Amino acid sequence: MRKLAEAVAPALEAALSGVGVGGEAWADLLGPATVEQHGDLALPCHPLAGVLRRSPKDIADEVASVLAPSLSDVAEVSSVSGFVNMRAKPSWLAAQMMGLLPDDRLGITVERTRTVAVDYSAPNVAKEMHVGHLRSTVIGDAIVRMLGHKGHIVYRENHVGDWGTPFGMLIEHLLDLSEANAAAELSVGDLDGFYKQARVKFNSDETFVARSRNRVVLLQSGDEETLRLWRILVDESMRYFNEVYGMLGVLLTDGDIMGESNYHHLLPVVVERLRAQGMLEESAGAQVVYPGGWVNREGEPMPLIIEKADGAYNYATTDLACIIDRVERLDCDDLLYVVGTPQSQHFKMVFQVAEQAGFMGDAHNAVHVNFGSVMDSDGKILKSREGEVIKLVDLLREATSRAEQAIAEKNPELQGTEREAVARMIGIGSVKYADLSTERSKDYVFDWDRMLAFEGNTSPYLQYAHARICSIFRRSGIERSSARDASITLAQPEEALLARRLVNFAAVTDDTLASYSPHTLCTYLHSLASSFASFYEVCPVIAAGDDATRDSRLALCDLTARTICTGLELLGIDSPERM
RNA sequence: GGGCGAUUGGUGUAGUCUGGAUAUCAUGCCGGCCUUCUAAGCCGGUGACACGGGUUCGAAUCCUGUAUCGCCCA
Repeated sequence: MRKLAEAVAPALEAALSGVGVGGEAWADLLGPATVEQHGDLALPCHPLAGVLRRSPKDIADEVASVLAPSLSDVAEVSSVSGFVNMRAKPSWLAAQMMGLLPDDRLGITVERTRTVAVDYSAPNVAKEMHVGHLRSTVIGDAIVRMLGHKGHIVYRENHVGDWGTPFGMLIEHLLDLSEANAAAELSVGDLDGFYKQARVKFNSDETFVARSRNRVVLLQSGDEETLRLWRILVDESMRYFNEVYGMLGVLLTDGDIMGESNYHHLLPVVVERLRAQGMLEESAGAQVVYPGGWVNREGEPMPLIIEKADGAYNYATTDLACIIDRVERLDCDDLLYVVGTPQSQHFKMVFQVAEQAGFMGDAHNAVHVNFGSVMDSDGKILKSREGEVIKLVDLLREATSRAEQAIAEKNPELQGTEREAVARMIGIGSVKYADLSTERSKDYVFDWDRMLAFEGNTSPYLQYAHARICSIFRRSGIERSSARDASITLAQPEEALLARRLVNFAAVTDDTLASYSPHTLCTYLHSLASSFASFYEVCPVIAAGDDATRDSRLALCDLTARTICTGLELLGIDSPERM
């Protein structure tokens, strides 16, 4: 309750200086009440007891008695076993609600603008997108939306795997299939089949291996015909990826593609600059950098390999080139990498080297926005190599068809194209929400049923709350916008609880962004929808009895719907008006 | 072998950074609620901080040890 904390701060400071606690010493103590029944905010006085040589209960009693009158318009103050508790008054909450009603941004302020590059999605050309890409894409997209909404300049960077040694093999396989056949296979989305066939030949056919090696050399040296063939692989793959992005409803476009090939020209620059810094060392023929602090299996210092003995560059080199590009060309303040946790050490080393080499300075902020691995039911990492490949398109189609089935059962009146559209919003939303709603750094077990469940803490629950509100307005015949100059009164506890949630939206959004943790917003939205559901049960809106109550409740409904809709939008999820 | 991270009701999960009161929410299970705004809902009940030490007035949270699991180490 940031808003309430701001409102009580002056009175609290005065009350505490009255008992001899000066300055900001108390600011760290003030926090949300851990037991909701006690209030919204609590100030534990136990740490003050030693300094003041009084019992915590004594201090709390006195502070509370001084505080109560000065906060009479804001909060009820009580003292319980050494805690000063403050509970927002319905009248204060009502005033906050009326402040939010005309505000299109629902209290969310625009920050001092930063420039941020968000590196996310990053599928590999001629390879199937899997659940790991789903996480990166969905989490990254939500972060991009939130940053944009806060007014920051955001560069979406889709670091597609479109370069490197496998492309010799892939291009040769493309020639074997004939260009037309290969393009057809890729464009229908059989990327894994294509890749596997190439891999099989590479593992069994020596002449194919030789051709592939030769082809890599041609590719690296910029041979035009080779580049043309490479371009087919990239284009057809991207056509397929765009189809998935379209289904998912993410912001990524062709303009956001910054594949590995885009940094190719910068790689020698990275080497030169590291050499100029005196950081480059030779180890077994390779050019490496020792960032320090890392040891390998044998206990020897672990390097970051910049250029291998055969002259090929490593991932680290490309990542360093990216940093240079994003800092110097895009002038970014923040560099976010929405990439799985297994890359954690890699990024630590790369960031370390980038700082040591002066590619970025204190003003730059590189963050590995990591996320956990997707495991199968045996607790093993879900891999496309072994066992079943879970294609994203299949996952999304299944989600949509399950949603459509649910609609058919629960709301048969919804038909035709509207039903299809709503099914997409619900199905895709539930997949995205499942990925966003748990703390991102944790591993999770892939489970169709859980992922596509429409009960509990899921996007359909939030969407349902929103749809119900839309339904109330449809039936009332009152325009949403005309509900916004109502006078709000919070007579029922359910109304006050709903308002308690609504007032927190802006603070929660800021918290969510501060830690790049979309699940914080999800948890909040669920609690909001849940408090709305309780309100809905006991507070009739249209049949409220009198006009003033009806208008007050309509206004609360409008605020709730806008908060859910905006919140879901920040997560990249649509809010249908009926479902 | 070294490093990083995880462990919360039957299941999933929030809280851990920044210690605070009776540990969040969901699901499951048990029991109630549809002639009034969408029952994809609501209300009640059930049930958990891996284990041992330490720091503290106070530990799920900090430190340390153990166990288990996952990941990383040209």
